[in-house]
Amino acid sequence: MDPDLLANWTTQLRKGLLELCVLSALKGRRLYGYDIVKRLGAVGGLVMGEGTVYPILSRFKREGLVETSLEESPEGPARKYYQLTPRGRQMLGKMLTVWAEVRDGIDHVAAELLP
Amino acid sequence: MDPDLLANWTTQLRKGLLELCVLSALKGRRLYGYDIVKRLGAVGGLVMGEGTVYPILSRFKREGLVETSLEESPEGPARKYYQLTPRGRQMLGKMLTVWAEVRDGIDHVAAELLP
DNA sequence: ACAGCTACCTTGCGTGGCCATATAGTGTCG
DNA sequence: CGACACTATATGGCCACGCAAGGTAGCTGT
Repeated sequence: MDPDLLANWTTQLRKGLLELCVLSALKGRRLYGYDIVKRLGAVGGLVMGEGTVYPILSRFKREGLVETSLEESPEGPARKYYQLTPRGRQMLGKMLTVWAEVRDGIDHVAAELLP
Repeated sequence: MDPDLLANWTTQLRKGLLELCVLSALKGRRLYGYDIVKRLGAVGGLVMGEGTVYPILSRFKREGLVETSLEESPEGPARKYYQLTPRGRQMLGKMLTVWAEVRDGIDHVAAELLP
């Protein structure tokens, strides 16, 4: 009940933010899905499973934000690398702007600065 | 399509955050729903309609995070004031901890500091 | 053969934000 | 008086996302 409440809220909190993370992680380089999971797992609060990442990447491709290329792996199945398209970079920029505004808004309210 | 994409993402981004806002706004004082809408409307990125605030407040009451008291208004229908319970204050504290961790994680990734 | 890691993908559920809508009290202007 | 606007609360329905669970498949070591 109490821990559940917080856990559920945390799940809601991550909506949208995880997309921003993945898009940010792809800035300036190409990565494959499994790798993204491992890398973000090292950052506090951003741990996510594969069942979360792959749908995000699929959406990005469908929306033209990323493009993919298959490559063989020395240790396992082929990897599907993702890289940003110009449209993806543009979207990332807009998202970062919105993020900065909202983040500062929250911190403003949390600092008890409301009228 | 492009503006829609960003608008939709923004909606997702706000999930959870608006709850945190409302709870924060109630710290140390009592407010009524309509007032919360007006106050948060002054903060960039946190504008929300009444159809968003009232469900949040209802959930908070159902979960025992706030308690309410009706009061007559000099200019309109009666106001329902909300104030935090001890449980609500505790929840707010935990949420702020999670928020700080996630916020810093995002900014860390956005600063291109991933391994 | 089996276990375990790498690597990809899909289905189904639960939840929250928000538009539209309903209800109602108060004040104002033509 | 009647229309409009503001204050104030509340609800139903749609949609998108996060995620646990499950499935497929390749490669390595015992």
